[in-house]
Amino acid sequence: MADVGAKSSTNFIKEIIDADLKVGKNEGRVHTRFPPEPNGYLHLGHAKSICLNFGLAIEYGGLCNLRFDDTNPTKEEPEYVESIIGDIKWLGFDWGDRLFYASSYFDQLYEFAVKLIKHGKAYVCDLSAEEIRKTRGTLTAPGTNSPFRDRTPEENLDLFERMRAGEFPDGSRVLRAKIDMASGNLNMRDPVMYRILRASHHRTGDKWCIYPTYDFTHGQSDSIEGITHSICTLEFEAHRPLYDWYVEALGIHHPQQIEFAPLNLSHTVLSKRKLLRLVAEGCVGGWDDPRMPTISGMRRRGYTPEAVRAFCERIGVAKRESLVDTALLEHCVREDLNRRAPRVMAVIRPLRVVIDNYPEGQVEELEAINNPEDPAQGTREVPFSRVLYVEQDDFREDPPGKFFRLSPGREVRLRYAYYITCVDVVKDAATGDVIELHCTYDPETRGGWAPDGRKVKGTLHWVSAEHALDGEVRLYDHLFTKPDPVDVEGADWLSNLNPRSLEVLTGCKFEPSLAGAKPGYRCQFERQGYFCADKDSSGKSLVFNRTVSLRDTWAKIEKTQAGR
RNA sequence: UGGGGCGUCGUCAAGCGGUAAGACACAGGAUUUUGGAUCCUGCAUUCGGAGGUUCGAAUCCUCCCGCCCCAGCCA
Repeated sequence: MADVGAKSSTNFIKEIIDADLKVGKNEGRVHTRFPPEPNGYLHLGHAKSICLNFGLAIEYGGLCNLRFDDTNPTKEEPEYVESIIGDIKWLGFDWGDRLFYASSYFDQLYEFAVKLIKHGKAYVCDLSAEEIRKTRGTLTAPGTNSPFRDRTPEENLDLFERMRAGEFPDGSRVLRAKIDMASGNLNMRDPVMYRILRASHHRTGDKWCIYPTYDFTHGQSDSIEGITHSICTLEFEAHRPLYDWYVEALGIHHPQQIEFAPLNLSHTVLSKRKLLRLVAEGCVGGWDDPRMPTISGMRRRGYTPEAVRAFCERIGVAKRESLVDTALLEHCVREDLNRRAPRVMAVIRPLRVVIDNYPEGQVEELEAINNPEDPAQGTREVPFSRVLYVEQDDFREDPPGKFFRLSPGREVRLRYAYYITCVDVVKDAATGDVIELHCTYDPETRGGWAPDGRKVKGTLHWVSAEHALDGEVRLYDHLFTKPDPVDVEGADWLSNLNPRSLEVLTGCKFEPSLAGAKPGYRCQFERQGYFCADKDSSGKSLVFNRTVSLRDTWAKIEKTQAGR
């Protein structure tokens, strides 16, 4: 966590803040906020915004609030606020005692509306939603004024109070800002400020039957909190003139809104709506499915907050829309886990190996290094015996060129153990599949070194059969086959779902030191990747999620060989 | 066709009139009891295009082209 708030590279937002500070704007304060709507789980795109907002506050010695923009009771739930709070904490950020809700400002927002009505800047409109849409005009044609646009402030005040009192049915009237129906910016064509909605709110219950729209709430909420820099994504750029109009008309503190490009990640989707659809339609196991780019999904998969933060730092902040390669995220995870995760041996696709000349019943405890990147993590003992398991991929009856692993007659090293030579191959009579190997070991090579100095090209991981722990391993691949899943003509983006995004392996064999691994425990399965114990683990059977594979040079070689 | 943005290496991204940072990816090589890690090396004579200003432009001006967002009583 030492790198939280570490000095980061520059970006256009910092330049704006630096310029503001230089001229003494906002009394030298820097106060940001992260304003999620509690209607879904946070994802990596939010992480980018969180790192930006909280990071800026830390870097400039300012503050960052957490505020829930809960203005639509029909879509918001306490479950979501809980998950959001947990996710931000997990990422490593702290908002002190500044946890706010836009709904706490409902009374004040109401007074703001009254003030605009009194100033003749807002009016109650009886048009239906459909009629409002029709009179809004189009992108190229101006809209037409509502027939209710010129009601007197007195009449508007009366109507608005009665709206609040519940005298009118849902959707029958709205309060609108009186701006300009001919504006080139559609957001300025008398936008709706309040709607009648009889829905119970997760915070205010049934106190209100009218709710302010996001557009009438967001800017003023920032203003109320004294936010100096309101950082948001590009799609709100066209709303900025409206937010400016409201705070100017109200004569209240004017935060400066700055927009940046939202994150897009290859082979996945980053939009609450799309993620919700994946969950709702059962494409994944839930919001925290390890394939999901949600914070909870990444956490379950084994990503570290440090890696996520490093990623957010490296992608930078700009206004240009982009599609970041998932490979960068994976690199950040490997980089972090490489120096922290303890190594362990696990065979995920077991092939039985009998060491013919090893004494029956004999067991040796061999010393293994926990993390070559960090000597402080020490060593452990791993049991070795006559019957072992090695990876099926580590044996080829007919080895291709550059294949350094086991094959008939070839000698390889078993990590931390002995050199072994394959002397026989047992096959299933019916299928022809290799089901067992017979090898001999060289007693002189204990620990993995040959006294005569002879070298072997390959080193294999292994697990002693009688000591092995059983369990399941879940391998994950991209959720979508295309880098940009939404890039579909006519088709549904779900058609780009990767049918092989999840591969479940059972009958996996783990070294005994993994006994009792708690959910969330992260380690490296040597030569394979980083894994994280899943919450589905039980004392009887372990379940590991593959966070990310190790870089696999052999796979690349094999691929280019196949390509020839 | 209205308004608002954006266009620099395969992907992100610095650059702010003085002659194209860095990262990921990729390709070589060294090293290695993880074909991991680490370490070297290479990788935009060019900045969407065309003109112009200037001794000098990715940076300034003009025009053009392309992409994105906005017509929820969603956020």
